[in-house]
Amino acid sequence: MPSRLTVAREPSDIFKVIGHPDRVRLIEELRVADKDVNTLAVHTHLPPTRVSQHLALLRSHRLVDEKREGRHHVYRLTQPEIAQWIVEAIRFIEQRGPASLSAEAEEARMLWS
Amino acid sequence: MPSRLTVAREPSDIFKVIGHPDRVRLIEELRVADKDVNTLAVHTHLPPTRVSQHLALLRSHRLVDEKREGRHHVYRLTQPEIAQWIVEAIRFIEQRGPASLSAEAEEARMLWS
DNA sequence: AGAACATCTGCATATAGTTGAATATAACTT
DNA sequence: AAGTTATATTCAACTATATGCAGATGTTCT
Repeated sequence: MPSRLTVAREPSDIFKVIGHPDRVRLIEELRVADKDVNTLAVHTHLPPTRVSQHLALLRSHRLVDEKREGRHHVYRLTQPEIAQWIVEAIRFIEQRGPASLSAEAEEARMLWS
Repeated sequence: MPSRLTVAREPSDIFKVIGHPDRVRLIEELRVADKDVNTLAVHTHLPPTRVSQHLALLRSHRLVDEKREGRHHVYRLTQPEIAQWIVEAIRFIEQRGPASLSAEAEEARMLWS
């Protein structure tokens, strides 16, 4: 019997994959339309190498899939619902206000509010 | 004007926080009921020190908050909706089947299917 | 004061991200 | 068809970040 901690590893892996700003950007881009690597690189101002590596990770978790069109590798979200999490996360952040990075920061906030 | 990449950092930080099996377990536990550190440690089979540290991180992002009751620090989810993401992630994982860890693994899959 | 509950700090280790060069593959060009 | 360009991936070295652990330090209750 797998422990609940073992079971928790799979969902946490998904979140870890989304837990990188570049990959959030890529998902945002792909939410609008399927795109090839270069288009993504241009839109995100990231070097193609990096985009490709992030996509490989997303692919290995099947959050995206790839189809080749000539020399272009066109990527597509397999689970557009997951992109929705980003929208919800942004809403949460707006409600919450800035995260406190430390206890000191938190105390400072109290002091001024 | 902050670049979109900068903006993407905040949501990705949230996902990163959830992107750890221990923290997924803790959120699952707190979804059921508010609990103190020791109770969480017992339920998750994690050392209290570690639980405390994970909670500190969750707290710094305001995913949980703390109220003291005597010498117990009782934690509570501030955003129960976020716990719902875990449920959705598990559903996605079940649909998807196992993630492919490498291209070779993927090729092997093709070969046998 | 002593015990229970939890946090904090500092260090060692592990994991993840970045970069540039090398490689692969398909499409042009002549 | 041979060579060149465009597109993308892979690899290896390096750097940065996160985790885990052990021990010291608060707090509150009795």
